[in-house]
Amino acid sequence: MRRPTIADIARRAGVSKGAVSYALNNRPGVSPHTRERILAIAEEIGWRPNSAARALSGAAANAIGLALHRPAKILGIEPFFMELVSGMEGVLSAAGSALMLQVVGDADTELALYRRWWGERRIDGAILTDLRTDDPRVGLLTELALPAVIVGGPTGVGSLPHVWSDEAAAVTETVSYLAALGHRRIGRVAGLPELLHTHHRDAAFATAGATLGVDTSMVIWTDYTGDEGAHATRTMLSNPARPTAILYDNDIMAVAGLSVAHEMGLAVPTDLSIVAWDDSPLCQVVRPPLTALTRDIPAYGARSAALLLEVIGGEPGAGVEVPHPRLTPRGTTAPPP
Amino acid sequence: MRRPTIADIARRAGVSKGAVSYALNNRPGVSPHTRERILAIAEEIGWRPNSAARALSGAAANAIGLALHRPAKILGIEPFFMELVSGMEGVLSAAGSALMLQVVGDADTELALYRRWWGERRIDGAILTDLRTDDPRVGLLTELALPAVIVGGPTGVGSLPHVWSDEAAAVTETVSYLAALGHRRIGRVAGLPELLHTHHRDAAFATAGATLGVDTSMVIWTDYTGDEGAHATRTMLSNPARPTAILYDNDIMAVAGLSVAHEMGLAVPTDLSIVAWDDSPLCQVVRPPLTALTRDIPAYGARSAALLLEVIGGEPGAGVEVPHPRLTPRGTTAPPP
DNA sequence: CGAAGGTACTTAACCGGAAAAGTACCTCTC
DNA sequence: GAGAGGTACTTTTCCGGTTAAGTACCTTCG
Repeated sequence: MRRPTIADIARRAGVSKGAVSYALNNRPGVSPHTRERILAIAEEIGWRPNSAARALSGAAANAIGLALHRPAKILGIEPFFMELVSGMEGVLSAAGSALMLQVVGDADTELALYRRWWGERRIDGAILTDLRTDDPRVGLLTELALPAVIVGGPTGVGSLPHVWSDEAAAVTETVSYLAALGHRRIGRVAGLPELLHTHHRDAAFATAGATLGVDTSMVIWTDYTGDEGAHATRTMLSNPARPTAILYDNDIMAVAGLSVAHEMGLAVPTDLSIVAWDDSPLCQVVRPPLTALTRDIPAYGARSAALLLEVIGGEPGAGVEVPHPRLTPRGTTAPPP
Repeated sequence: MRRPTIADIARRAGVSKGAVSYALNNRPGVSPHTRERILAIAEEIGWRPNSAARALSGAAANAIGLALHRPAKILGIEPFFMELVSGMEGVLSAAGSALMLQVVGDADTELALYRRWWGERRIDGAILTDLRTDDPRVGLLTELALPAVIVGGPTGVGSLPHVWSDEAAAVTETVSYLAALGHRRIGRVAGLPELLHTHHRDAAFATAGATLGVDTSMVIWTDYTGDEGAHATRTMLSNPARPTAILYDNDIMAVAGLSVAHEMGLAVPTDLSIVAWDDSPLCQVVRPPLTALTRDIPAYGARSAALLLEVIGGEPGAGVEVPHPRLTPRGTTAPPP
């Protein structure tokens, strides 16, 4: 089955290719009557614009790029990315834009990928996640003048637009709550130390501890897997000066930590309080249900995609703040023994 | 920054566009010396082929399409799709192909999307998941002559190549194991009833029950969410003739079921055995760790992507069977009380 | 020595749209 | 009734590659 082109429409309608192009793009230069006839024929023969031809004439690629630099095993279980993607999808598909997704193994591959996508004019813009310190992607995308939005910030974003939430406030809120319950030693099982948002949380955690007179010195960094979360929990709970509450950087690790507590004979929340960062359905499915820092991740993705579309559309694009995660107390937080 | 084109290279090298094209595509017609010089210049100025221009000249789009017709809330927590995607990615990125991902809300949108991708020449092929009875996608893709691979089968696939595993064998293996432990009434919390693989599992479940003299009549269909899994479990366990073992169609629901058992005062596995379909890290993170049907989902995705690339390359493409899920006994299966 | 054949190119057409520039005809206005 | 201005087109060029067809030069061989 051959794909119909505007030449086919022009032949049928007895007009020129140019007239068809004007009619199909809703631009002046054709009479309403002719326009209608052309649209009817296009509809009838099932014409679709060839994206390659459009792109060649300088039009948009109608796709945006997302490179995920995380090990595949984490992507499979971290609900964050899928929720982010599904939120982005809602906005993008409404705008007729597709999402180019590629998992990359290392930072250099990711840089090369952006160069390629840009050179090949495959995407109109990119979304960056997992910002790192001195992230070379910021410089590259700025240099290429490829529209980009960072999911994260507000530091380290250069002059790129970004969508961020005040994670420090969420950390402070959580530590204050635990301190109010009476906890005096709070541990933290953190994510990848090279990620900027881990630094933000680290700093806020230390500051909140100092401010409230709570020991927040016990921090272990992990790769977000349940395995490392379990291991970190075991390490903390084996310490004679073990924490009475632990804040986890994702819910997978919090669930793993919950299991370790059981395994070590500690009752949750009587002996140990647990707070998860990110509140996927997983949190409500385990017993006791996890106290969690809730944020609307699909909305976060949607806002990022919308901002990127604005930037692609030529608007300046600034930093956008979305509500910070709120503590949702459930069954894993209580006063310490 | 302007993207360099072959015209730029030609100007620098003092040759024609045609010569540059031959050199860059490793085709005869240029001397080794000139070819080398052209390649060096291309490298130096960072030239990348404009995919739109290539596609316009009939070349491949170097992208394959995946439309996911599932509610966003499920995609966020179902590890299956992310694992499948990450497996596909490995093969695709090695072949220089990108993945176009779009979440669709209903079947008609999905059909329209394939038409659009095809008409716009955006993709070289598509991967279909979640095959349904009399699935209209099979007919459409066949009609459009768009290379496609179905993840699923072996029935209902028409003449399309497909990658499948013998799910019936996995069901039989599980029911036999539970029967051998002494269970005489086994429930099943199934997935979406309109999916073909749900039918396959349903049929195998009924047959295995009949063969082994086990009551397998209690089946409840759900949408794969933890909520519905919990609800189905509550319904089953409230029945005076409650099952002593339950097989779940995904691990999210199995975890939810585990919680419901606790909540209803039933010990697992003493009072109730639980088996999860699909073995994400989640299964090993809960207490007790879940007995699960393990399959290598990334490998499944990789095989599908590889098959699609073969079909795009012009090979005939047949049905490919991958190993069926194997039972991994852990802490949630034991003889009945 | 001249025709045949090969090499290493160049030229030009083509893919399918977008859009600038050109044209024919009609209407309005002074 | 002539010039200005607008409408509804057509013609042409362009985007950046690929590729068929053409050409200039060199080698080889009867």
